[in-house]
Amino acid sequence: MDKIIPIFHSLSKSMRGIHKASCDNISIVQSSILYEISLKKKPSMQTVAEAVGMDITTFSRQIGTLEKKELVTRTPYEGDRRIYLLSLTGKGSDMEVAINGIIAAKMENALASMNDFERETVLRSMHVLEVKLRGN
Amino acid sequence: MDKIIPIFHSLSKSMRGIHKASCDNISIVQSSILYEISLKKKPSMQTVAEAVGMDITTFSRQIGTLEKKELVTRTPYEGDRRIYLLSLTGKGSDMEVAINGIIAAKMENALASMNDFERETVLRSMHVLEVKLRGN
DNA sequence: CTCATTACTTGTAAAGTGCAACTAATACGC
DNA sequence: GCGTATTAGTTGCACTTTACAAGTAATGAG
Repeated sequence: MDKIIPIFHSLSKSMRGIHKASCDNISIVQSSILYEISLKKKPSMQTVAEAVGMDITTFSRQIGTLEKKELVTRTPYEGDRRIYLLSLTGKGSDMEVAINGIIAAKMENALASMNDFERETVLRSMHVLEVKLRGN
Repeated sequence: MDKIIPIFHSLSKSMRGIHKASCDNISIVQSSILYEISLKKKPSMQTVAEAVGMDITTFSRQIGTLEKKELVTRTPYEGDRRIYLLSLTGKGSDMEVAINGIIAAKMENALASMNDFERETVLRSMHVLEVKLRGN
């Protein structure tokens, strides 16, 4: 299939647009950081930096920013004092939930005009693709 | 369906990763600009800036950068001298083709382990979704 | 001809990025 | 243990990216 390139670029752009429009007051990258922290229980800096695919030095500064915004807390890990564990504050968790709610609403809106079968097919296909793409 | 959020974030991240890894020496945004120019015949600055969803002032500077890299040319439009028409240089076109080739290869690699039916289903689903999402 | 509008550029300031070099804590070899 | 290597994270720096505000130049409207 040779139409994969236009589909790739267009889908990429739409998804980025949805994500950006769903974030109020924070950047897409910062939203991704909140999301990755929410997925794990008290992850370390390294863990999350790797998960969002960014340099640890840039990440360190982003965490500083998110801490100033009172969305994230950094707590020293008692078992190894080089390590800081990250968690969302109540405010951070609320924001994370709100962003995902807006994203979900936008996606569901796009799926709304499909019949049940098509909607299920599209969702399952996205899932299949996502699994295949995970890990490049 | 409540699994839409993990799928959204993971797919988004994978596609961004693929795009980034396919770009050598230019940023994802710059690659998107090259791609949008390649889609149209001699588009104006405004047209492309809108297509990639970026501020015209930022766009103007990015075009300056791409011109310095000899990937894009800006030619005055004779019918209206406020307007500049954009086109890819040979080098720019080559790079655009190369990036899309790498993206296509990575996507096809992910699709390779599916049977024909599943592959077609996934591709058609991406297309359907892309059409529904276009225009947010 | 004058004034509003349009297409694009430039000033400036802030945010984002990553390499190199740093500090501090832990692990390893002996 | 003790000294060295490694690991987690931070900071200095330089460069890129971004967008608002203000500017220039060309076109359109009355």
